[in-house]
Amino acid sequence: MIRNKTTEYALTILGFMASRNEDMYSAEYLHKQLNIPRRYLRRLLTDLSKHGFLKSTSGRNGGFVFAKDLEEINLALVINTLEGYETLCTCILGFSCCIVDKPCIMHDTWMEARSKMFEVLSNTTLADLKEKYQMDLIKKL
Amino acid sequence: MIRNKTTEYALTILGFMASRNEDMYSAEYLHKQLNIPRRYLRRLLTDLSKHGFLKSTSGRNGGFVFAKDLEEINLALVINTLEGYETLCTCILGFSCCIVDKPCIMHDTWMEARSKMFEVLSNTTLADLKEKYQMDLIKKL
DNA sequence: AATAAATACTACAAAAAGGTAGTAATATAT
DNA sequence: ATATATTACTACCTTTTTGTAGTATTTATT
Ligand code: FES
Ligand code: FES
Repeated sequence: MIRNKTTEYALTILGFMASRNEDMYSAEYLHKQLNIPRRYLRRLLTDLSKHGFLKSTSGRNGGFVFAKDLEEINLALVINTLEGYETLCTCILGFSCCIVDKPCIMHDTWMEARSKMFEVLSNTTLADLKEKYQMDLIKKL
Repeated sequence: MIRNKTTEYALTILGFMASRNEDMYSAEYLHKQLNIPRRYLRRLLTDLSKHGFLKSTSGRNGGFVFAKDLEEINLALVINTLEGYETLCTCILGFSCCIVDKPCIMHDTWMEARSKMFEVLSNTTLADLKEKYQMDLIKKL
């Protein structure tokens, strides 16, 4: 579940973009807002484009926008796309056979906890984040 | 939550040891049973000893035994010891301020899911694993 | 047409994680 | 005493992840 920094960055970026209303986000702008290393961020952004989350336009005034509706992007999807499906379903005791073969001693307990986690992740779309952010703003008034 | 292989290995080892009744486990034996790379396993075992989970005796017929009661070792403790407390409580959106500073949009939702996870991990001790394993055996008869 | 502000591509560098090798130390068995 | 089976220590190698650099390409502005 979020095994590396890259995935974390991706969620940071997408979450941030979702909760704002700019119509275009340049790498430079995101870098300044989010403090993710410039060059790494750029690469990640084109990666996210290749994976179909974002759409890029190059040239002056270019940048990134979402390629899909915010409702269509949930957090589990992002994680899975970036680090592979397995990370969300590996055996807690480190055996390779989770699900497929004989389940380990912890399997049932672990599966239950994990699927709650997964539920949260897959039920939270970027649209939800935007909504929550809006509510946050209202509360702060 | 289990960010690296080493932690996974540790859980594999401790879980395995807990569910058996040998009075001593040599690195070589564990290697053969669990297929964890020999040398790496050795190092991890002495690490686990240094962290107070195991007790080692060297020399012929030496090996590793638990240094504490099985009831005293829960899975969250193992994870925390090996990869630091933070991994169980970092911000889902990748902001550094989880808990301490201003919580992010996802904070409440995420905290809830995560604490369920944590509950499972910290409520499962090695003694429980042993018990479950025993039950497994009975069921299989 | 020239400039400037952006992304895209490719290759490399640095750091962290995972894994290996050699040798020393320890203790039991013979 | 010696041989054997074990852990301990230290240094190194490999792979993966993270981060950087250089150059090319695209496009709006002037
Ligand atoms: S087999 Fe271990 S958690 Fe599924
Ligand atoms: S601040 Fe983001 S989950 Fe706590």
